[in-house]
Amino acid sequence: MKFELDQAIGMHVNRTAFLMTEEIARRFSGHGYPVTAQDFGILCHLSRGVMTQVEIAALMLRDKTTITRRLDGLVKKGLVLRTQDPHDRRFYHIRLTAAGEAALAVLVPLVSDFQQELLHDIPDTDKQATINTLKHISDRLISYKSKGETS
Amino acid sequence: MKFELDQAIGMHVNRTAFLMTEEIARRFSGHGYPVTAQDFGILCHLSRGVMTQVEIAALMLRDKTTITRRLDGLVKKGLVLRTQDPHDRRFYHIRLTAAGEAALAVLVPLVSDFQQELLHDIPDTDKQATINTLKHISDRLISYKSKGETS
DNA sequence: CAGCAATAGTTGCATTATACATATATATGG
DNA sequence: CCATATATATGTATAATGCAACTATTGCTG
Repeated sequence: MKFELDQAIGMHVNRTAFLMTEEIARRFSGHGYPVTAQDFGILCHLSRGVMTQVEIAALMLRDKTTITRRLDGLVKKGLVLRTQDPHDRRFYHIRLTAAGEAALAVLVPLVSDFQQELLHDIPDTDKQATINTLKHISDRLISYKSKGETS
Repeated sequence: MKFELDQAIGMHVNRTAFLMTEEIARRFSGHGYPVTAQDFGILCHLSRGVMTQVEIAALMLRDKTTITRRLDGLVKKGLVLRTQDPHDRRFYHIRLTAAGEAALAVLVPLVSDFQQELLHDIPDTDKQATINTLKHISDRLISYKSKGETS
């Protein structure tokens, strides 16, 4: 049973994810911010406003316990602040600290440049087709999950 | 510092990789083959012929020690065979067993169907643009690595 | 030919990411 | 007031990974 691996989109997606994740983490570290791509994702979401941990977990497609521990790390690094909701003390408000904002001011351009560097010689239509296709795939897979949750 | 996460290709690549990897492993398991997407990649490479572990490691972009251990698992599952090269006893010839071939005969259609299912409503041009873009990115990142190796 | 460098593979160890089960604290609705 | 739901944390286990160090083997070179 042979298989045209070179036309397998899954293989390319995986490989690219691995390489990009690795390289961007290296660049972040090189600029004094030892955070992972996942951490960057969390910081980006937080840049849009205060959130709870469960909300972050949903956006990141990770278990809430995983988010607890990732946030532990970001808090320890001083990038993120947990404050208790005064009206409902089950919640934490998770927000960026000033240092977290400052970090994003460095990291976001790194990511933009990285993307530009990787894609500058790709036509815009192809870039957009790529994003649309990936989004299509992940939306579909996420919809499988919610259907699976028919507890 | 805000950031249009929705246009960040890295985020979509990562998310899609995560979801596809997870779902395909679930399907493999559901059909009696508890192998990961990475294992499937190894099996596919082996379907093209006998290889050494170092060759596999290079194709998979993983350390050779990681491949040693993954192959340990595949050997234990009976899908892969290690035989020593009689002419150079440092090498192993890694090949599929009959069971490994049989496994691929099941897994390859699963992957094809999965891909079809995810992409049937995407125009071929977009699919191809996506593959080309991803390949472009990963090729570029791999070229960084080889340059970095200027020891 | 002796010995050193290179190569294939393994093993010990540490790290990282992750999730599930469970526990705690809090809130809400009957 | 109690049962249930929700937010978060913790204990624990697992998996993937790589680096450093090791063995075995080969090939090259003086």
